Parts: sequence; structure tokens; C-alpha cells
Amino acid sequence: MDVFSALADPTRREILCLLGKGPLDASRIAEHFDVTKPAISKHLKQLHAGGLVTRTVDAQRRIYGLDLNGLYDVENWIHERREAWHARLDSLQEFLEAKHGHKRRKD
Amino acid sequence: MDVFSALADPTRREILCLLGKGPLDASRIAEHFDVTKPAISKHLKQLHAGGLVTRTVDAQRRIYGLDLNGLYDVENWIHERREAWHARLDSLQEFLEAKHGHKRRKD
DNA sequence: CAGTTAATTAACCAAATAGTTAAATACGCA
DNA sequence: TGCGTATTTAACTATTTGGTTAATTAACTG
Repeated sequence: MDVFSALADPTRREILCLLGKGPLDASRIAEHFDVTKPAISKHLKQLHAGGLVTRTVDAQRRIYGLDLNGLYDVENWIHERREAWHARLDSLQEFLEAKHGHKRRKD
Repeated sequence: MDVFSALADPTRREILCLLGKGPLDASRIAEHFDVTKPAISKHLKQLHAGGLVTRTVDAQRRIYGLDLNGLYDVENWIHERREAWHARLDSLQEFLEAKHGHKRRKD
């Protein structure tokens, strides 16, 4: 399971917003939503698989917190796309400069 | 539709990688994948809806290019999550410092 | 140990999604 | 005009997904 599909669901993104304010156990998280606990449990599983939440065990409780690693993964991917984009523009510019430096030709 | 679900599909992410190297028309994009053109067409529609690709018309051809706006949207969202996270840590630190200062005075 | 609380798993269902083939649309050209 | 090319839309199918309720696992408490 990947971090991108984990982020695709609005409920899961809201959970991350919630955890930005601090860690919560599964029941506390579920209180904030109109869906049942098993639904939230499955969302948390996917968020954990995507590296977006941490899970610590405290007796019967599972306490979830925001995990920055998943966010970094996405950020890096985005950064790579933008790098490719800029590299392309740079090479276009180089190409045009080289052309200018040479001779004025009609293409 | 939203940018997060547009990014959830691996084929769509590959299309964005491809467009990082430069704009391409729909058929050229489809050549890189094992799926049919209508499938690619629908992916492009979703990417466009998510603000991840631009579309320019050239006669019968539709030329698609990387759109940085969608990438910025995602990046901002991630940034906001991290800001919330840091704000939480800061306020915890403040709390602890205040507690310390208070105790000290009392002693 | 019996009972309570917390969370997940199991089994199932409806809706959304990614894919297909075939038809339709739009444009350029002779 | 009509033909060929490029792309999208239509109609359909299989799979995935997000949700439900009921059962299960696991740990504390009296």
C-alpha cells in the first residue's frame, strides 16, 4: 500500500489534520467522524501502511500520532517532478542561447 | 475532483514523470503505456481536473504539459500539516518551560 | 475468574474506479 | 465534399474501496 492512495481519502486526510494537534487513541479519533470505529480502524491501518501515522501500544489502547516520514516521501516525489521540469526549461534555454550565439537562422 | 485522488494512481503519476521531460500529445503519452488510448484519455482528464496538467489544442491534437499548480496545492497541504505538528511541539515546550519557571519561583 | 473496555478482524454490500471495445466528434487535406 | 487522423465519449465489466454489523482478540478491574 502506498502513501499516495492513503492520502486520496478525505477522511484519512482529516485524521492527519487532527493528529497534527497531538496524538490520540483510536476511539478518540473515531469520535470526530460520522463513521463507525471499524471504518476508522481500517483508515488508520492504511495511514500506517503509508508511513503517515505512528502507532504506540498502551494497554488496550492504540495511540496514533502524525508520522512525518510519509509526508517527506510525498514532498520528495513532488520535488523530483519540479526538478525535472526546471531541468527541461534550463536545457531549452541553453539550446536557445547556443542557437543565438551561433547564427541567425530561420527554422 | 481533487488533486490527491488524481495522484493516487501509479499510471497517472508515471504520466507526470513523463511530462516532466516536456509536453506531449495524447497519443505520444499512450505509447508509453500498456493500456488503450481511451484509458489514457480518462487519466489525462483526471490529471487536468486536479490541476496537474495543462492542455493546449493544436488542430486535432491535444498537447499536455506538467502543471505546477496542482503540485503546489499538495505541497502546501503537506506544509500545513507539518506546521501544525511543529506548533504543537513548540507549545509543549512552552508549557514545560512555564511549569519550570513557576516551580522555581515557588521553591 | 467474570465482566468491561478498546480495538481489530470477518463477512458482507453498494458505490466508485480502471479497464475494455465500439461509436462519435473534430480537424486538416485532397 | 468525403477521407484519414487524433481524441474523446458511451456502454459495459471486473475489481477495488469504504462502509456496515457481528464476532474476536486482548488487557485491565472487581
